Amino acid sequence: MATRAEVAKLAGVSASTVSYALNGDRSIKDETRKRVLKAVAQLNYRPNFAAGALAGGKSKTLALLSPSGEFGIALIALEYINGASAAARDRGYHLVIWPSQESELAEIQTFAESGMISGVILMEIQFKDERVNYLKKAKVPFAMIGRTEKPGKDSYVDRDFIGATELGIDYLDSLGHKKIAFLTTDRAVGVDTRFSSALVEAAKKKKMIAKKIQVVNEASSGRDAFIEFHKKYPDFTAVVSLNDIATLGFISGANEYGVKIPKDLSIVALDTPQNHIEMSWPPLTTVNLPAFEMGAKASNILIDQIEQKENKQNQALLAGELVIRGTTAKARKSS
Amino acid sequence: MATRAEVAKLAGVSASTVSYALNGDRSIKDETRKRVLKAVAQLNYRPNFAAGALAGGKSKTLALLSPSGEFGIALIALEYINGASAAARDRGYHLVIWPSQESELAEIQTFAESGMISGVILMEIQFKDERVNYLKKAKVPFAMIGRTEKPGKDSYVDRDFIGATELGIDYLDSLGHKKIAFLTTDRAVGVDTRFSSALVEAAKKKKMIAKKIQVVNEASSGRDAFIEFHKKYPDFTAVVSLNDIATLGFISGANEYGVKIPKDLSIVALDTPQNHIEMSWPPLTTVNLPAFEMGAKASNILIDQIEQKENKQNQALLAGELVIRGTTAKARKSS
DNA sequence: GAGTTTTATCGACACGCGTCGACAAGTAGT
DNA sequence: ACTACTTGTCGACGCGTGTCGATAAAACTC
Repeated sequence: MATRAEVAKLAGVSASTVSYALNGDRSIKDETRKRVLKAVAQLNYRPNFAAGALAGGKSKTLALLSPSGEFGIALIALEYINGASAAARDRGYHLVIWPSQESELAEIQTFAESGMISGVILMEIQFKDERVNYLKKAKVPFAMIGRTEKPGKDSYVDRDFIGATELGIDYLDSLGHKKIAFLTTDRAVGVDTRFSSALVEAAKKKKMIAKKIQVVNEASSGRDAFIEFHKKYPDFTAVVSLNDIATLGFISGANEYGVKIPKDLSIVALDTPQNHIEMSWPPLTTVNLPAFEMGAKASNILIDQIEQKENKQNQALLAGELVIRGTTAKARKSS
Repeated sequence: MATRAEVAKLAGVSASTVSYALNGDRSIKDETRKRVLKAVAQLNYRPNFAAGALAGGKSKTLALLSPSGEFGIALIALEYINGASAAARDRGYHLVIWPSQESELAEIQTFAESGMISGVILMEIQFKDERVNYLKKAKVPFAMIGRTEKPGKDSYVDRDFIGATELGIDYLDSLGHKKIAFLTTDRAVGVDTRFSSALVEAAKKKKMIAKKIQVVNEASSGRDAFIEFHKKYPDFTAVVSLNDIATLGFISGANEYGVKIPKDLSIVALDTPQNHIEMSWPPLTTVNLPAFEMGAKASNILIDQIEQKENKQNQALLAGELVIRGTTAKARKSS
């Protein structure tokens, strides 16, 4: 591997000039820079990662804490990871995956101090999240995918719940649906409630009746939800689902009971990763979750922060887009 | 962060002695080592990652090439990643995720040479895989999850296709199923054919009739497959699926046509990640794919190789276990 | 045109660790 | 008692980079 010294020799400059030409911290004559860049290309030079980290204290490595918690890893995590990783790479950073138990939190600080980690991306944020407090105290730069109850000035990327639900609700409204149910996990006070209450709000604006059906994150629960729905709300014409796994169970239930989708019943899923969409038949109409973009944005926000670009926006909400597929149609005439 | 020098001072020895005490490359008096370890604990010392990599050329970092190819990322990848990452960490390594296009292959060598990467884990291996040739030529240590047509002495972890299919087939046999169909993607000559032919073999042993139904990796294709199955093989009593996504579509199709599972038709899925199992109703009987373990094993094999433990086994096949859930029952009497 | 600031470059050093050679003290062989 | 080897420890150096201070040249200022 070529080193800085070799590049310097080939370009006919000193080693430090090469550094400055590449990192741009001091003014360099344009012609000199070009010579350096040419030499870099010729030798296929790439700064040694370890040396850079050692000398500058900048490891250019981000850690993504991948929670291996009680619910297993959410599928969606993969899209976040890929987005975050791709964006990091575009900016010359690496992303390491860190399956983390909370008990190992202290380790993060140690690693950050040892120069291994420049910053951390957090997923599956809780309303009150210890990890966030810890990272702030430890002064480790971080960005969240999701957000705490009161994120303040902390960096985050999250779903624009209001925007997303409105996309779904407005579309159903335009199809003539006036009575809908929605599936939500909504366990206690938590992130899910943001989604639920945004939905209630959006429905109210359109003067819809919106009833909540509680589910957990399992197909069987979705099936139970269908049975409940079928019994309690026979005249309802549409369902909005806020949980991807339950959606699939719900559809199974409908199939089983001979309820035709979308003729008898329309379904819009609001929180469905790309991979799940192809898993149901008919294909789901969704307000898609731009997970890849969210991951990418999280990386970028974090890197901005690490590099002290403080003027930049460090919070972002993404709504996603309505994608009309096979589970929605005009509301049937109410009998 | 504490440095080696501070540890040395506290323990009353020289810096190099600390090194040797920790890495064990030279003999150290037992009492001295204990003093050093005590000082390490007291200061919460952790060797600086960058310095170690720079000095010794050992980065203790593995890269996992995550193919962002035409089919998108397979869900299963996430379980591999988590397994690989956890195992790597247990051995003091890190795992970085590398969304890779083939065009960027050359980059890998550069990174490996620049000391950033000690080894590479490859997924989604093709029968003829350019990446493998490249890595061999570049002398970058690597391990595969999956394997090429002729892996030779290359390191890999793969599914034990024969074992896995036999688990499924033998179970169906024990339930009295004698005529079965199987769903496979089996596109041209490739990894899928290993699975297919293992299945044909296993069925032959049990004197079953086994008919192949071609699918692609989509729910809709699974639904089409059901329709084909229903028409062509009305007297068949069981289906083995080798493709997870298609399985779900197949079940939707059965629901739609009023075919009851498992009463009328048994289904065993052989290639189903944990997360998908909960997505169907009834829950799938599977020969589960031990993806986490496979990822972990891949890391361990790779690290053994990097650390030159050449005596160790560097190839492994894992069959998984039969998990009986809700989609299998005794064969119905053939009419 | 003398003084002052800016621009462009260089040399030197530090970052924290792995590892080689040196060396003192101990052990074994004869 | 002399050599030959082993054990345990130390000092010194180098890995390749970022960055500070110095310096020479160029560009302004009045």
